[in-house]
Amino acid sequence: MTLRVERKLQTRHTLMDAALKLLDEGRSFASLSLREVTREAGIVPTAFYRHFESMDDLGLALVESTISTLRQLVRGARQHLQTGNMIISASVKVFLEFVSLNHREFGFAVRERFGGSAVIRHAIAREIHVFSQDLAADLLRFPLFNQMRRQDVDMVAGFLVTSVANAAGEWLEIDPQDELLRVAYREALVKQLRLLLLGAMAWRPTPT
Amino acid sequence: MTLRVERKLQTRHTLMDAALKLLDEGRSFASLSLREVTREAGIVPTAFYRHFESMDDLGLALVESTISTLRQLVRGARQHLQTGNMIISASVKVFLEFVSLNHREFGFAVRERFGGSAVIRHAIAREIHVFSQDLAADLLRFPLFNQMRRQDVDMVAGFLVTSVANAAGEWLEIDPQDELLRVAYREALVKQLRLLLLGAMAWRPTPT
DNA sequence: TGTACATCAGTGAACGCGCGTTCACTGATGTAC
DNA sequence: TGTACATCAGTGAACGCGCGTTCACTGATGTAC
Repeated sequence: MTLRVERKLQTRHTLMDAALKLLDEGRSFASLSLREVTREAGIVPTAFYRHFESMDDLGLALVESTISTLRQLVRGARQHLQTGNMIISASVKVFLEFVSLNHREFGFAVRERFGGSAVIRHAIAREIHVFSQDLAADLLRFPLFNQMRRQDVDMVAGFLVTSVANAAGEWLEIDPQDELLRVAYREALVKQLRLLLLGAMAWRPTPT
Repeated sequence: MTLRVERKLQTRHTLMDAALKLLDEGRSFASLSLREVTREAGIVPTAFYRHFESMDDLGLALVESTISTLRQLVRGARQHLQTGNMIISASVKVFLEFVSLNHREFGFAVRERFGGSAVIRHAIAREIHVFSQDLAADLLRFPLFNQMRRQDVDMVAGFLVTSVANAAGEWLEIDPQDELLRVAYREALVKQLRLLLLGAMAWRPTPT
């Protein structure tokens, strides 16, 4: 890794960071201009093209970076599952704190999930699908899900993932200062997941 | 209603319709320009100000119009509930068809729910909350929910509404031509709601 | 190690374009008598 | 009903501005010998 390559990567990172910072103010990626991003990054507009072909290209890089942040969380959650330590309320607390900590990335993903350009939307949908599949594989280790049809496990996993993605979006809408509202929301989410789990326990292969 | 007032309302509607049409191509409201909308509507840009103060003002009008579309659906659903005819799969079919029929309005609401400007986002959140409250009141008529704590009924209603809102978003991402995928998604949604209902049936006031 | 040349991230001027908004206007519709 | 005036939705020219993209450039870094 030469000095030049190192510095180039650094500038690339600065550009992505500048975009995330602007997005964090609640705007959509589509409303960001190339010049704004370079201004925020402290470089000249034309230098942008040394790093990305277009804004859409930057967007895809942001999706990828967000995904790897998510994988970090999932890796932790998986260990939780394996040690059988799956207390819902503790998991929810960890999850929501992780979302707050990485609010820029999660905010971006949540906002662009339905609102972004087609290419970004599809990239996010693909990653959500991969997550569901991984979660389904993890769930199969539990007796409760092991005796369930594979397609039903997939359904439960998909439901869990979209519910949690949705919760991340709602969580980020809450004023971080409003501790009362935060606690109330956290408890409501715990109840929702508990409801899901109860439903899974009562599930029969071919219900009426 | 004079001729002039009538025509003004008609132009206002044309502007909103033009915006919805442009949004239906998958773009976000923030990326729409005032000139684009007037061009699509077939009027001169300056005439826009005879009807709306700003694009944000137009956005709020679209939220309101979308809401009344939703109320139409809810009114039908409520009658369903009252007659005790709450077969999940039939309701899901009706709902998804309604979403497809009004895809422009639902697409707008889903995309701007997290992705829009603060004022639009809050307007949508408020309406979703009102819907949850109404649904909770309806659920209380059933013995299953009548014996449940009010706050738990609220939780279930909120979960139902956000799950269904989410489903609308995913449904609109599916290629309308892909009948196989549509059927698969519909069945998965039925299962998810069935899971929710099973969870509600197994719910205890203060679970472990 | 020192030199001579190549690479290339970042610069700065320039372009044409669509944007939101202002303004004075036009002419059809509405109102008062 | 007819006339004279008021209203006001829509027009069209004009503005200054930020945009994405092009281009030739500079000078620090890298490479070959």
